[in-house]
Amino acid sequence: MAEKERDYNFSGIELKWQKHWAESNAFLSRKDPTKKKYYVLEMFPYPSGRLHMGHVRNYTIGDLVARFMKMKGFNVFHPMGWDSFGLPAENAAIKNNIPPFRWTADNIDYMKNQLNRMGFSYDWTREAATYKPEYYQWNQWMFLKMYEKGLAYKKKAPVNWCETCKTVLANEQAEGGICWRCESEVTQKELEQWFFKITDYADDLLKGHEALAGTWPEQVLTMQKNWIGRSTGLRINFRLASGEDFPIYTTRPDTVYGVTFMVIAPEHPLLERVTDPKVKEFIARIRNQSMFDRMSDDKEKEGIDTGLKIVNPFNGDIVPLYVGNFVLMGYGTGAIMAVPAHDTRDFAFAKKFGIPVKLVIDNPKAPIDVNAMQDAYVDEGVCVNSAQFNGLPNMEAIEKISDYAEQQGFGKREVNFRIRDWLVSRQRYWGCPIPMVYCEKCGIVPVPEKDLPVLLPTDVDFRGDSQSPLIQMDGFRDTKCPKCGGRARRETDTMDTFVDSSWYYAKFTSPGSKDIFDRDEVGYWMPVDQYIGGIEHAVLHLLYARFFSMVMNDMGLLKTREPFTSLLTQGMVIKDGAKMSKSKGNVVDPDAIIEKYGADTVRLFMLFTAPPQKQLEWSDKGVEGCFRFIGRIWRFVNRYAGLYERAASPDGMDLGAALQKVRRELHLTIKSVTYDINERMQYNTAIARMMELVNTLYLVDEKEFATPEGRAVLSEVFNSLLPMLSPLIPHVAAELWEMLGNRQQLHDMPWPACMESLARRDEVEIVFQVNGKIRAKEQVSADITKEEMEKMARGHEKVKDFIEGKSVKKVIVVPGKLVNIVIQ
RNA sequence: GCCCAGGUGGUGGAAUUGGUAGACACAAGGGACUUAAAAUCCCUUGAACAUUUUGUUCGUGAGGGUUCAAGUCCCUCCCUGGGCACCA
Repeated sequence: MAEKERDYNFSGIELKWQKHWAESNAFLSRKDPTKKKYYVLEMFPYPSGRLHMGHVRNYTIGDLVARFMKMKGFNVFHPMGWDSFGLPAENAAIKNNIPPFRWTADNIDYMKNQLNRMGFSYDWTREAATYKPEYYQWNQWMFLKMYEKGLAYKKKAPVNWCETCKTVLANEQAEGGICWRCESEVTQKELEQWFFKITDYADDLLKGHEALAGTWPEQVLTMQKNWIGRSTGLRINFRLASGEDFPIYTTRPDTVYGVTFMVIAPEHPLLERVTDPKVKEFIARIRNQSMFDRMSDDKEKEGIDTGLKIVNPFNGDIVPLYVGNFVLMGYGTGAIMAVPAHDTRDFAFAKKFGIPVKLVIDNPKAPIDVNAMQDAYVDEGVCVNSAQFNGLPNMEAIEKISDYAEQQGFGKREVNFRIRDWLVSRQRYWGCPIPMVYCEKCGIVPVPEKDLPVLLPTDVDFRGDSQSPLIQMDGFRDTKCPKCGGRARRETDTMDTFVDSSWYYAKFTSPGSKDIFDRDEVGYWMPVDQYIGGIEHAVLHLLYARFFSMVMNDMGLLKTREPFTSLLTQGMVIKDGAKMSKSKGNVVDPDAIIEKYGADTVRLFMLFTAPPQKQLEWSDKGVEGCFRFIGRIWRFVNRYAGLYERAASPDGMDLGAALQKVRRELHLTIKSVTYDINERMQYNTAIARMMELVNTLYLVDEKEFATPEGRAVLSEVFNSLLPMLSPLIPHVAAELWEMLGNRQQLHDMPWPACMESLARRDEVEIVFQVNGKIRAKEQVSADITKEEMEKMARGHEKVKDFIEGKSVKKVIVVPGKLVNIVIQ
């Protein structure tokens, strides 16, 4: 039996199996309508140069799911690719004088090696990279289709401009006036830009949440819901003194009789007719403020009286019109009615400018004195000073007043959304060219489908300024009009890289297809069953991807509306309490750890140290602990390899107590590991259970395993434990499996089944309580009756000490758990 | 300010429906092996008090409550993390 143990040479083992898997096409997936498919996808990386620990964690979780589901009998699809357009490539090009194309391709090579070195089970035949023409031509194709449908359009609008990135940004990418990429403040610029009409899908995006409830983290759904920001209200036509319409939008029509002033956005076209120099100066100043300054919290509301008067159609009140820095041109009509008595912001503004306050909703329990008001009354109440609506509860008045306005013809119910159309133009080079042409005669002309792709030139010179080099490239920019053949100019803006990642999950099914997708492939594999990635994309990528999926569904390209059935958002990897970053100097390089401990140890650490949704604190000692556990498995299997008989089964054998216990522990382990991985996605406890099993195995006397019964139990242990370890630490598990003489590939083995009859303890420990306090414990047979339990408890010496001479009020018996005797 | 998640040993974290709090691991201490060390294997390890074993009391952010029984349910408060916050 005791051959000389081999050392655990992890790097040799890992490289051997990685090579083996690649050469045997082990993870190639083929569609098979007779099998149930399972599509696991992790958010594909930007090829920035090297993997970081966040990637490693994300992809380790994904690989565990993929390998596990495969063993559970699903036809698993697990692809990977590259989100390979974007600004860092350009910045690197400027800094180091490397063409973005070269830089990107080199990074992909390097990172692909890193992924393979981790042993991830990707089907590399489905690899797609967004910077390649065979990928981005379909971006352009989609752009044309969306243009045809009016979902892509160009308009002049105030947009977010990031001076550091030298480009415009979508609202989602400039939240709070801060650039998502470089965190500098964005400014507003009036520019003509391309947009996708995501607002057409605002209601769909919101309704789709119903289907995702339960399988997507609630937090993500809430964030999206807030971002979409649906509200219902009333559009009311106020009038200028001249009689012209002056429409506003409000969600509080019940307060319309309390309007004492109006406020208009500084960008509002009506202001062009204002001549007062003081007002003009104010408007100019506010327009130059960054959005960050304008919207910042502590900033006081600024405003100025335009001198214009507005008439309230409900009661004929004439009120002043102010310009205010807090009114947004992009929402509603760019103007609001202000009711200081019932809106905190309006109240503060009115106090600042000495505008009267008019009470129209009173508190029935404690009538309000307008002159004594310290703040707006925003709670529910009853209408006052509101003509025929007096006495109505204000919630009711919302409907009645809306009805009245609609009947009178000066109001209309309206639904408004906070979400804006998605600004997709970028004034950058390293992205997908927008397939549009500007003709002197014909205006905007789309590039005909047959002329796609519009190739992005790769021979670029960055020695100029930081502007996109495309603007200077005559060969790219100058073209002929597809319509009239006359002189024309290409669009030199490129697409937001979030366009690329909005449909890649579907493209993975058929990266080389003649059409955008191979119908059979995409129809079979989509949607993604399990998507895994960071929560930072909640209102960016995850919203855009849902939008694209819906558009593609409407176009008949996808059969389902939602792209990701289930979503897991993994927590960050941190060190010393902070996110790993170069500036903090707390980065741990995956390569170094793999070299020291091997990929299996890194994988195990990523899964064991914290549940996937939580953040994970890096710990060198923790890594060593995982390495030690693998060593324990390695030594145990090596020690007893000679006793292994593949087909041996302890079924029907008469096992002694020790072996019986091992077998029971094994089946209990299978049961909870399966539950933890399959149902709970709590991998740390699954690993803990296997550690317990290994601890139990170490305590068994060698002589026990040397018997025929022992050999059978041991073989059953190996036949179950190694498959269970395979999705976690696939290399060492495969090596041990092979060492035992098995010919079948471990990753192709079925997931072990738990024998329910064995996964049950025949002895349990019960506790005896007196007044809820534990006084004694006892081992009893698992099928003990309630009556026997009570009898034992009453008869137990320690219990007797406590109940002696007291009257027993009540006895609670929980079968198999406890007896609680309640005494006076 | 509003919404959500969380607060458990020296540390990361367990505890599936209210039923033995602290699984598993790290750290620490002890032992075996060794000339010695490393590695490995085994044991101890929430706190306090007492003790020969046994034991008693306290203990899941704080304070109340429900219950035979609360980390788990309810109320109030404190703290941490995340999201939203002029959207009319």
